Amino acid sequence: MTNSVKSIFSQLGNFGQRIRELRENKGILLRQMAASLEIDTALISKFERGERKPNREQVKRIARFLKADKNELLTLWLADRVQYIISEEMSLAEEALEIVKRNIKDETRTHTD
Amino acid sequence: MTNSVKSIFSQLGNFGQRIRELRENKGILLRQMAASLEIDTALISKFERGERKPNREQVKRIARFLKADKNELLTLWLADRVQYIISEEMSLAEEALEIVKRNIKDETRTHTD
DNA sequence: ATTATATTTGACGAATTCTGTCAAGTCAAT
DNA sequence: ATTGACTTGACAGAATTCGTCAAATATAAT
Repeated sequence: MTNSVKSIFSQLGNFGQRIRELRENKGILLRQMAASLEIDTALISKFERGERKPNREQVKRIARFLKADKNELLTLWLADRVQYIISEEMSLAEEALEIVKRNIKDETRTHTD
Repeated sequence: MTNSVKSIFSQLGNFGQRIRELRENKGILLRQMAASLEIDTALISKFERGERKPNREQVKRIARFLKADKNELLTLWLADRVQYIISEEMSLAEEALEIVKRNIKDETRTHTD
């Protein structure tokens, strides 16, 4: 996903938001979860912030570890994937923002500080 | 796409089905369309049968060539992509769509146009 | 049936995207 | 300024997608 599209949508996906919530409510550290699941800490961090999407197996393992409803998490995860595809099509908005960004940059460069 | 998933869904996607219809109604051959669009005949054949998914630009070019409604084709194409993802998780699909729908509603309510 | 034409299929290397990992980074609290 | 929790960016390897080609199949006409 391009950065500009990322910024249009909320950073946290449905799935990531939920597992972070579950983890924090249990007072578990990323590093502990990572160790138990044998997944790199950085990767779980990215899952929670929606920067990366886990695969089906990882979702299931995460659900088991958090003692969470597997179907709930799989559903949120699926919703994220659909939402991602749809958001890719907002490329017109993206282009528009790029143009504005370029123009702002030019402005500030011209009126030197 | 895995074979098992392929067999769950009809071979022809929404998009492919429609452009084949449009092309045949105009009496245009694959090879002619291919030549005009500078896309390999085999590839367009695959598009029509839903074996491959075109990218956004190809959809637009195809629409222009067929003098078809660009938005209609883009929508069908997008629907195919969503349908593909969901086909892997049939049982959860409905719930996921509800979530996405809710979020879209929220989005449009927040970022007033 | 033979030929000609249209479409489909499978396989391939190239290009692109995705994945997990690492090291370095920020940030807050002590 | 040290520690602890998390984040970030970059990387190489894996996996997937891409367009192309040649061969196979289907369709039509003679």
